[in-house]
Amino acid sequence: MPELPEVETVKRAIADHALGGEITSVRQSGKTMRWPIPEDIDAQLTGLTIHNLRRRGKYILMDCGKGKTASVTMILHLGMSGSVRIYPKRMTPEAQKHDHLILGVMRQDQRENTVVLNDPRRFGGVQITAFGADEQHPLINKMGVEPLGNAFSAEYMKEQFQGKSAPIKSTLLDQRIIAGIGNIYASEALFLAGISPKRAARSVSLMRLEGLKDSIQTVLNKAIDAGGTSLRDHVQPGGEIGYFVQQLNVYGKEDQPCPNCAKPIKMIRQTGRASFYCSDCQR
DNA sequence: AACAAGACCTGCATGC
DNA sequence: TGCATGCAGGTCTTGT
Repeated sequence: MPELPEVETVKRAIADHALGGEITSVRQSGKTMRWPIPEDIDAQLTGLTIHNLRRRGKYILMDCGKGKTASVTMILHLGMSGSVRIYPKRMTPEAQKHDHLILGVMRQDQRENTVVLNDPRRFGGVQITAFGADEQHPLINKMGVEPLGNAFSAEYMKEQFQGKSAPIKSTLLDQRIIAGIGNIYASEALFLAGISPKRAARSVSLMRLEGLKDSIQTVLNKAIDAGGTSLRDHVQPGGEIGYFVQQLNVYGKEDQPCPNCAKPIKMIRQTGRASFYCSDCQR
């Protein structure tokens, strides 16, 4: 599921229900995710206050510490199939299959919540690093710019795409260049920008990159808004965080009519991933 | 160096 | 119904 907008939505939901609270319990499944969850994560987090929730690319960063000083940052990635559920403690059901991390949090208003990370495929993972050291962390230190941040521009893309013969679709998925775009929003952004996913990254003009920059930001912001909208209803009855009622133009719509020209949407495979596009509207 | 392919996992839809 | 196949929103490692 999770690309940047979904990760942002999950981050906000955790913030809404746990920010400022104290971690009273930590349980883990004992199963290895992308890496083992730190064996002593219980000892590392129990008793700490959750000071801040941040996002870097597709990673959620949770700053925690004793009292008012943050000391550690929990780094969380949802992989392909990761999700988070949040319950009031007294309504928390039995742990479900593939629940890998379960945090009990006592908030300042004395309500107690349970935050559950579930990930069937276990491509996600959890790590802990010293507070302030996250930008140097090996998972994060090679990541490119935030597509919704100030450093992201057409000029930046032009420079980064220099000499890249790989298709632009694959290049948009390279987290070392832009952090947070995944398979769905890459196709969607290219559709909005009218750029063929097959085009070599280096061959896209600065002018068209201006359009692509806008398209990327539009698509991501809309998806975040959609997640945010459902977030306002707080947590769903099942504990699930209500992300996205997303309106997609091309992703998953092979053979369906293009919203612009009504010609059938095509599906191709690029570096092992499905890409969807309109061969008339995208050049 | 840059790129593609393979590997890691489980669950679900499809077709026989 | 059972079984095999292929596919899934990510990223790391290996091979060309």
